[in-house]
Amino acid sequence: MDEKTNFIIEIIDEHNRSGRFGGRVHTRFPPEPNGYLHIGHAKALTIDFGIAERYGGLTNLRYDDTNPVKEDTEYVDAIKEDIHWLGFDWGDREFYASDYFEQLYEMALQLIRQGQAYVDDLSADEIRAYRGTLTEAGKNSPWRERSIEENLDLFARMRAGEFPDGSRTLRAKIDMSAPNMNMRDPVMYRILHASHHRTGDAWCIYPMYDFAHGQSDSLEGITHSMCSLEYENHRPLYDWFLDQLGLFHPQQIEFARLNLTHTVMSKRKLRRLVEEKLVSGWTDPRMPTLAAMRRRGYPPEAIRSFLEAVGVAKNDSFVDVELLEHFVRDALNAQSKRRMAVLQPLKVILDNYPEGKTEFFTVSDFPQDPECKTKRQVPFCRELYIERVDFMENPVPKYFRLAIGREVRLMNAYYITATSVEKDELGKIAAVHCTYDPESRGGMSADGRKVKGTIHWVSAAHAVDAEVRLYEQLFEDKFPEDLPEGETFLDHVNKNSLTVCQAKLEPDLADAQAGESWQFVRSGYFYPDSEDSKPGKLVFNRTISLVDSWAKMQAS
RNA sequence: UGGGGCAUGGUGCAACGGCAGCACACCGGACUUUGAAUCCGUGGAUCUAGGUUCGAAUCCUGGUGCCCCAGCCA
Repeated sequence: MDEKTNFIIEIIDEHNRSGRFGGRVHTRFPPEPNGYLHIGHAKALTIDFGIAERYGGLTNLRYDDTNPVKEDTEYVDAIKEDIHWLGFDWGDREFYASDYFEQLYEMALQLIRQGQAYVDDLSADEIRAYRGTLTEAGKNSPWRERSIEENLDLFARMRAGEFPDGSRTLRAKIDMSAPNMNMRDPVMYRILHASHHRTGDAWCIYPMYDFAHGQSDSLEGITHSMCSLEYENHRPLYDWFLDQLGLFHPQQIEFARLNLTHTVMSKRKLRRLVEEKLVSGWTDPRMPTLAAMRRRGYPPEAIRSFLEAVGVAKNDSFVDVELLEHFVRDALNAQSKRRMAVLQPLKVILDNYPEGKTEFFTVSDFPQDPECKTKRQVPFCRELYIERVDFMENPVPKYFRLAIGREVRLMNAYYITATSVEKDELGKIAAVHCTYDPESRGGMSADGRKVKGTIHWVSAAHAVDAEVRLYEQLFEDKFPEDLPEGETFLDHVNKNSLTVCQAKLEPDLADAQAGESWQFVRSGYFYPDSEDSKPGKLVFNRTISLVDSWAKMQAS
């Protein structure tokens, strides 16, 4: 069994010792279908499914769909895809809070009959005013002492659609002076003449989350109900409902939700980004949604390793996005075949190489692995492309790439020495003339002379064109939700978070498709865009760059 | 000035009365046909003040700081 532990595991171990749930562990993942899942949900879901797996238990998928005006089937399907992508499965246990609407209604009736719930005619504003404040007790609604018969009648008529939205609610009769605001006669049902994504127009009253969640867990026989810290204050209410109703008590356990630097992580804010068109949609590869990460090329196992490293606790914290990136690189490094691709092409002409000649180099998919058997042929000829940053007219100290009079190795090919540059009318370098050493075929010279720099290249005659999208953090601010007064995260979206370039790829990449990641050597990991890339019109997303200690040196 | 929670290197998480450890980041070095990866190495933390104890990150008390709660959202 895993030796890595956390406070949730300790609690469950204790339950198992005491026999509280008879050794049973049954969890649930309860998303609301009102948006796409993000990496924060991945943490929750990994805990829900991971804990059950650890104890040989089960996990239900249950949509908390108690608010028809916000929810949609589009999200239901997207959520399932994301969970499966991460490698979890709920079997046939796909449930909806809306499956329980009839039972919840019966429970409400029971509470009314027990004198513990009442129909309130107060408006939303009045309810707020009556609720009191954090430091002052609230006061009872004038409708609080209605007879059971009247409450039964009114609640039935609420269901029957006799009253307009907002005109009445059903409230629990608890304690308007409770220090826990959630216990001040919370609303159980509201009138909402809205179509529900599953129940259609069958209902015009809908239970509040607080009246649905605990009982849904109970009905499903959930033993351990994990959720985020903000629900800690609600636990006494769930327990109250369960007690009054005489139902089975799951144990709710609260943990700190995941926060990541350089991004925002609430569905509300992510939706704003989408609506304001600051990103192309929920799956824009800069988004922290799982769908976006998948599109960008993050391997699911990287996300799982990341979450395992982050751990689980009750401490509110911010995880550096660099930790996530570390696990993405780690996973990709192991699985991505190496290819040469030039993102910012600069033409190189080998003046002493025969015109019209093409030769091929056999190159391993994983050159660092001598065991690697898979290879491909890479064409080479007189005109090539190299990266603009791999040539410097006036090289700075410690620069050991190409410069006039300098010899470097073209990876897997030949040593070349730059002799002169051609410039266009604007003074921009248009091409670099070089000579190559025919004796260095394969990138090695018999005389054993050392060449400091090795750069990648693509044959100009054989290159395949592709659009390559480079991504930076969506926000340069480390904490984009924590801004000075009057500024909004929307104004802080990083203008350089997307750079598009026209790249030259080695021809082997011509039929790359989403599903396989590639390392473009000395550059990063790239993944064909699942929405826009087609044969003949390739589009690659840069999943993540390689660690670039040269750039780091330059910056410091 | 109500209630609920949380404080351990830069970040995240461990240590459950007995030598404060792990990962990432940072900084050195080795290696290198990827300035990547890999390998080796250095430094750096228990919010605070008391108390209990042979011994406290851990238990007790008082401070301090941060988070959550006043939706007919979840």
